Amino acid sequence: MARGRPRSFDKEAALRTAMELFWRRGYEGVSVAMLTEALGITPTSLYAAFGSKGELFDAAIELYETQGPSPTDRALLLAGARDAIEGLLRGNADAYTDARTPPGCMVALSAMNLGAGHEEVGGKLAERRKHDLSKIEARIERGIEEGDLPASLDASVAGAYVQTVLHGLSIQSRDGCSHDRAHAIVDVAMRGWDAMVGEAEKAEGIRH
Amino acid sequence: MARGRPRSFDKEAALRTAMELFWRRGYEGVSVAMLTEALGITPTSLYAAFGSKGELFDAAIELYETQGPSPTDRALLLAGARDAIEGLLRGNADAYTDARTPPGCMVALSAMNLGAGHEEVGGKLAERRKHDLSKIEARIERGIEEGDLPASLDASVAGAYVQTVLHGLSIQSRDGCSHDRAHAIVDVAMRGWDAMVGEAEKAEGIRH
DNA sequence: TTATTTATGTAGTGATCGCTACTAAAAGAT
DNA sequence: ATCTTTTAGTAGCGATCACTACATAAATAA
Repeated sequence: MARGRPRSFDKEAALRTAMELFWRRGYEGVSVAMLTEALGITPTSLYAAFGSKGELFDAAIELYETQGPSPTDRALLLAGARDAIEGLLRGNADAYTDARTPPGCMVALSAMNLGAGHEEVGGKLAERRKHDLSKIEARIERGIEEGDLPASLDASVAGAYVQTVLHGLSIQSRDGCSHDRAHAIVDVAMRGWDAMVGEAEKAEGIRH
Repeated sequence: MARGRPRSFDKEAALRTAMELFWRRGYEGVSVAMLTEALGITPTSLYAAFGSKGELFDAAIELYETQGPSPTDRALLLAGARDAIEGLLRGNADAYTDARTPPGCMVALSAMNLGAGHEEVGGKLAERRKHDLSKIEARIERGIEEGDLPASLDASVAGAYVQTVLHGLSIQSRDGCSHDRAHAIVDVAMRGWDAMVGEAEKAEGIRH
């Protein structure tokens, strides 16, 4: 079946290396020359294997959100809305400050400022952030439906708060925040969550 | 005294325009060609007036932090630590979502990912963020000294939490978060603050 | 072997990057 | 007027950008 010369490098390993580069330096912070040097291949091979820099970045994002650290989906499946949210924050805090990978979230940080002609790259990541937010909101709404959270809770605001903390943790991690410090911040953030939920419950006259 | 041909453009206005560009698109997202076109001047004039792209960016950051929106310093001078922190968050939330200026914080967003050879630009902004954090911490410590906040409160963690929310709000603003939504997020964040302070007070056996 | 197919390395594409000689223009000083 | 000084515009610097034509190498298929 297979004809012709086979590829001489590991495409998956190369993609993982490229993901780390984009993660650490951002889309425009990584040049094709940097990629070819880091991957140990020539531009021709890179373009043959991945199409273009943009497509390689897309693939890297895809890898980041699937095979990469996805504490988000795992946490949101937890039973109990509070545990899900806390797991979300702590799981991501762990990932952001993991010394084995670049600090912070790739989706949040790798395309924050772009030159002319590359706006669509940032737009795609903004879409992903919006999608992530909707997943958090959906989990909160599920918690409301299951009686886990008060019905008067504004899932949209609550979700935005959680994502705000996540994005803030990304920048803190970039600035050298330690694992323990990140979790201390989550401690405070969860107190905000509990107070928000408690206030909504009290407004409904519900005692837990 | 003044001899020679005078400058034909308003340097301060040009700097303000450059600041907006850098603010919106980031350091590497703005080229000298974009600057000269937006400012209506030639490269020669730009370099004569500002030195280099890097120095122009430095001047833009300086303008951003002084003449620009500095709700931070204003809020931190407020009497009462809680009001100072809430004013800090709300003032910046206002600024981040002000439609007349680019969304989010320039110091937090404009140099998050940089190409090779421009790392020092990002380093300078990281230093500024660290400095901002120390100002917040100092205000919290002052609150402790004045009996405004419990002595057992960890000013370092509390400050990091506040800055985390600020940075998160910057990205939310980039993603189109409205003024009201930002303040709703601050509402929750302040509940976290109050719970954190309240817990520290309770641990000390202090009743308010 | 020979033919075919695919991947690779070399070298270089036009475009843009930040930046700068060089020259012309426009002001004050005399 | 002329000289001097400072700015502004033209044109282009070398370097790098993302990307690719071209020829070669290495595999399978016949």
